Amino acid sequence: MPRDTLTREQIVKTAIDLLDDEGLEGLNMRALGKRLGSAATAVYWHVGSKDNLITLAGDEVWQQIALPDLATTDWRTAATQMATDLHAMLTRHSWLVQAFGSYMIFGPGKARHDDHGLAIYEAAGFTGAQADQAAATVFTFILGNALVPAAAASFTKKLGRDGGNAEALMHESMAKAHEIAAQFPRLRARLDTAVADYATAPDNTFQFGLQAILDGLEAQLIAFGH
Amino acid sequence: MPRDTLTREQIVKTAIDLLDDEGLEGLNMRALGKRLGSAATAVYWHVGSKDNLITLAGDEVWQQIALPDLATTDWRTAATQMATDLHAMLTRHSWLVQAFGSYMIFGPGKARHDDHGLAIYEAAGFTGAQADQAAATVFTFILGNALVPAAAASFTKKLGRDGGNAEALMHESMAKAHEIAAQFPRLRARLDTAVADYATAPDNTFQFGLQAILDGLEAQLIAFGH
DNA sequence: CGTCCCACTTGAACACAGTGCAAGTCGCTG
DNA sequence: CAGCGACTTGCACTGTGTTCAAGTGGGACG
Repeated sequence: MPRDTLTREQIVKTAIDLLDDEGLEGLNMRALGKRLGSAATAVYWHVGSKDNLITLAGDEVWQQIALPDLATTDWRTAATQMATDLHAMLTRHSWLVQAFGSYMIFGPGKARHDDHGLAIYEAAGFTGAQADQAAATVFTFILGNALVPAAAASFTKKLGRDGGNAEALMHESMAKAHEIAAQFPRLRARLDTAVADYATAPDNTFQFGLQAILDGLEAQLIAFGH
Repeated sequence: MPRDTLTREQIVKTAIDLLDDEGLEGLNMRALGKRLGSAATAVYWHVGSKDNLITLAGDEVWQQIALPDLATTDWRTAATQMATDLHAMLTRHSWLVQAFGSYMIFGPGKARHDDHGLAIYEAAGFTGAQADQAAATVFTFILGNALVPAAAASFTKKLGRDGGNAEALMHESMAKAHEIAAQFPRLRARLDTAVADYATAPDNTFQFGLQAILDGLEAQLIAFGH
């Protein structure tokens, strides 16, 4: 058999593609092996375990995020830009949000990102623990915001894998949720408009929340005398 | 064999106990069967599938959250109280945050909670889509905030299940993270204090973020003329 | 009081996933 | 050219979700 047909980078890259296509539950070593054109078990020599592979893939995509230049950008613009980039990345790789709940994903890529995030809030005027907290607030908001779409994507893919008519099952599931929501006055009142709003501009809620949070952080800065 | 030994409520309750003890990956049908004192497959008759069981368990714990009386509480106090309750619940049942990424968890329990959340922000003065967005901002922040501790808990339990010395593996993992962080100036500067801060008051970051967000929402209210 | 029905339980069995292992198979080095 | 060792492979084991055919016993009905 040919030698040196696999490299760790190639495996991680292919795993990311597979994860993007099939979701976190769709990644298994045999499918990955098939995509790589090699035996499933060959992967183990390069990455050790599936857990480790996911950790590597998770950290890799963090490198895709651009870091704004703080010398030429005011902190709020930089914060918005970095947050929006992260949001886009998590939307592109929705499996990462799920993986975040089950694996400890921390490597050079995320460290680089975290460090720059901290720099932004230090530039804004936060010091010590407060800079941490400000950065964590924005970060966790983005993470949580990405979780619900990630679940939806995962659910859709699962229906697709189970064969059969995913269409009908999805419709049934939506109908059930609709029925439950209809029993609560405020949810019922917003049911149709909420779906329509989300369909036309899914990122509205994200931008609304992000700007509210940044407003709040600015208020904290002023309160602490800046 | 005795009849009527199992009920759906009992199964869901036991599943929640098991999930609390062992985490999401620790829940499997045979272990659940053992805890129930019955065959693993008997559960299927009552709940249909593992996915459905998790959906049921996930919705059940939502009922635990108290809903503040909006007639006697101003909106900001109510919002803080409900957010803190939710945060505590997600900390108690950290598997729920993980499950949120892989299953569509929406039932009467969550609907009840969402409806009351919406009521708070309508009471504050938000209308229509803005009330949705305000509620979603707070909710997703809490969710994201719970995700990292959930991952840590899951990781610890996984090490425990893999037998051997979880202690040593955990230590090694922390050391590696420490080493990576040390290569970035701002992370390095905050490494020790961050760990210490978290150890003494893990909820500080949560409360800081929550109040910042509520500040931001208040600012939005004023900006839109209230 | 007997008997039949069916709600409920059970154990065996299947499919598939992660992974350890022993046996290769080449390319490079001496 | 011989052998070492970096890589690859197929087999097989374990654990997990789930299906299914075969019970089993409590209550309803005659």
